[in-house]
Amino acid sequence: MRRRPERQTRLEDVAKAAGVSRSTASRVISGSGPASPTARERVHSAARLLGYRPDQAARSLVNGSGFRVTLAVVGTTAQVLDDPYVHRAVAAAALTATSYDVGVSLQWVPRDAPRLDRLLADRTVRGVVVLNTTEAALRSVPPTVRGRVASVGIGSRTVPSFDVDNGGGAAAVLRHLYATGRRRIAMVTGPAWLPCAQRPVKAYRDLMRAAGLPVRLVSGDFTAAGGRRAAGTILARWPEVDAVFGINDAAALGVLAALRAAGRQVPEDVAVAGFDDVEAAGLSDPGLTTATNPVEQIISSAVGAVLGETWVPPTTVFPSALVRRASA
Amino acid sequence: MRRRPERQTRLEDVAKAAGVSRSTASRVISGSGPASPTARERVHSAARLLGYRPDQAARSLVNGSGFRVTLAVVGTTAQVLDDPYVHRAVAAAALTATSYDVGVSLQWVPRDAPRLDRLLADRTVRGVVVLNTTEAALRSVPPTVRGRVASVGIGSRTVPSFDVDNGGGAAAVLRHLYATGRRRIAMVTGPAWLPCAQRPVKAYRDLMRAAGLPVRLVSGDFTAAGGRRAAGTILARWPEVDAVFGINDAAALGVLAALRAAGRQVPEDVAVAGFDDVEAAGLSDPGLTTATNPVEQIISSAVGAVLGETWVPPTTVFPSALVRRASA
DNA sequence: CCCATACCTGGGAGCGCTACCACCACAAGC
DNA sequence: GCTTGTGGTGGTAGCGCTCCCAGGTATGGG
Repeated sequence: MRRRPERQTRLEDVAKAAGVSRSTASRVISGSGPASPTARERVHSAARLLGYRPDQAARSLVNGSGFRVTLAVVGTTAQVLDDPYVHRAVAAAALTATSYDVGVSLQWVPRDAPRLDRLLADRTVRGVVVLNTTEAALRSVPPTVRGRVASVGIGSRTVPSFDVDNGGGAAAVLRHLYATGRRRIAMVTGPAWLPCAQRPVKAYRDLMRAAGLPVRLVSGDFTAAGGRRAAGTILARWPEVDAVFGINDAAALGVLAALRAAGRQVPEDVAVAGFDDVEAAGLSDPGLTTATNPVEQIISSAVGAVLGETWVPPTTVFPSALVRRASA
Repeated sequence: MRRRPERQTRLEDVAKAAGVSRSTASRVISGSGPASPTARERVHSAARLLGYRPDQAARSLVNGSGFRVTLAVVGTTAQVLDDPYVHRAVAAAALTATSYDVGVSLQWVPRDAPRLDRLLADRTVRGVVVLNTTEAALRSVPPTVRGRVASVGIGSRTVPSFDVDNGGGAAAVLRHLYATGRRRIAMVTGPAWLPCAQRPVKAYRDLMRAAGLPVRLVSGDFTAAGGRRAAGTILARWPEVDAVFGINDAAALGVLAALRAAGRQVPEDVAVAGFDDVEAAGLSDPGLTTATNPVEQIISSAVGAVLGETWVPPTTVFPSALVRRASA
């Protein structure tokens, strides 16, 4: 009488059915050692017959490393819920991981407690990709496990990092606004603590200074709701604006909606442009002028890097290209 | 000389530092047994001092159950990448899981190989929430583990299921179109194999029949791109159409963009309505009339159910309410 | 013919943790 | 006084898997 009649088939069952030892079965299943063709074949067919699935927990325990990568998204609740860019990143991570045959975990990390070391304590995760973090948080990662971490959205010297050239992309958008005659250009920023939100602001400041134009900055939070509020502030403070650059498409789409609600014509009265080229940017009316952000490529590079599957230079910056639509 | 000088602190280290046995330390840390106040205090402070983190792999191994829930998204690549509804579901799962102090895994499951049993073989996962699946796939789940599975988007009798009343919501939208004088109403459907995509279609057929109106169905795939294509088909086949109901907002927004591109005025010439009430529906011009889909509630109920934290009736249907905006 | 060099195999230990059980002290009851 | 508890404790046995190593059987050379 067995104590637990309904248990998962384990390696020992397979070995017994195949008439070999656990060791041999293990070698065949994990493909990590010699085994005769006959043994190989018998183990495989026994495993198939019994519907054997290796227990990942046990494997992780003995290997000291797991079969999952964690995508850690740092930010506020609203931003995680509402930014389409985050969505693309998450979806890209899921698809990339599936193609590498590993799992993905998603972890929301509140902005004020970026405990990255905690994520790595779990030996069932092989690597962590951090979205939107700070250099300080990355430095909290123990040096021994830095090879298992990659960051997206910050050019870090601490861990391999992958990012779009959002300074360059922002500059391209702003030059376009200037080239089409806009001179009273406002910008909606993102969370100030985020490096990837600082570079476009710097690009904006630099270009305004170079052109001898006044700076009109309003803070946002990467969300459409934030963009709406920012547009209200802009119209109140600088009713003369003839262009608004949103730090991301979500913000820009919020601005677009708010301007429309306020009776401004886009692009006739005010031009609007964003960044990221999310799908919604192509669906709005007018279509949103923006700059590309190859998230899928970025995420898949980062996942490949933490898995150690692909060699990567310590810092990779992907180019961003202007996408002209009707809004600017 | 230790063989691995840099290893994670384990329970034994904590026990030694606290001057108690592993057993006592384990009881204190996991809070699953008696321990004297002094022992409790000494173990806790030792753990804090040494930065102890329980190894989840080992815990899963011995407990036979893990600390994560998996959100399995069934669908095509395009749908996973582009449907904002999926994004909301994923984000909701991440936030809910964080609040229960468990992890979330994300698993993309190709439509043609819904191997749900495989997901459950991993004992590091405590439960699985399946998004958009079929009754057949759910029946492939072994009865012994059905308590660890919940489904979203299908009223299943096999496992606990959580869904919005999309039949009722669709009917509300369609009645609104009818009430505002529309009579030549077309509908863009979703993937036909999906139960949650069948109910709105049934609602549409029923209402059209009851009103003695002709049925105009075009198939889509839950994406904006699919909605665009469908709108093209509709205009070619039934140029007289005066309303289009998209099975979800993504499709409806695609329709909206395509109609605009074709020179039709919305809502003057053609009314457009969707379903889900995603954020983008409030940002489009005109705002998209739609019906609510409380994904966050649905997902958090489903996660609670697979964790066994909340008791739930076998099938829960959340109400859907009409949201009137300018498009219809 | 015997020994060397492969290749293959199975036993055993152990990854870090918790469940179980036996044990000890001490208190309360007859 | 002895028994019957009771709360606290530590040893031990695994969970399922992979590694290491000793031992085995075929094949080659001397």
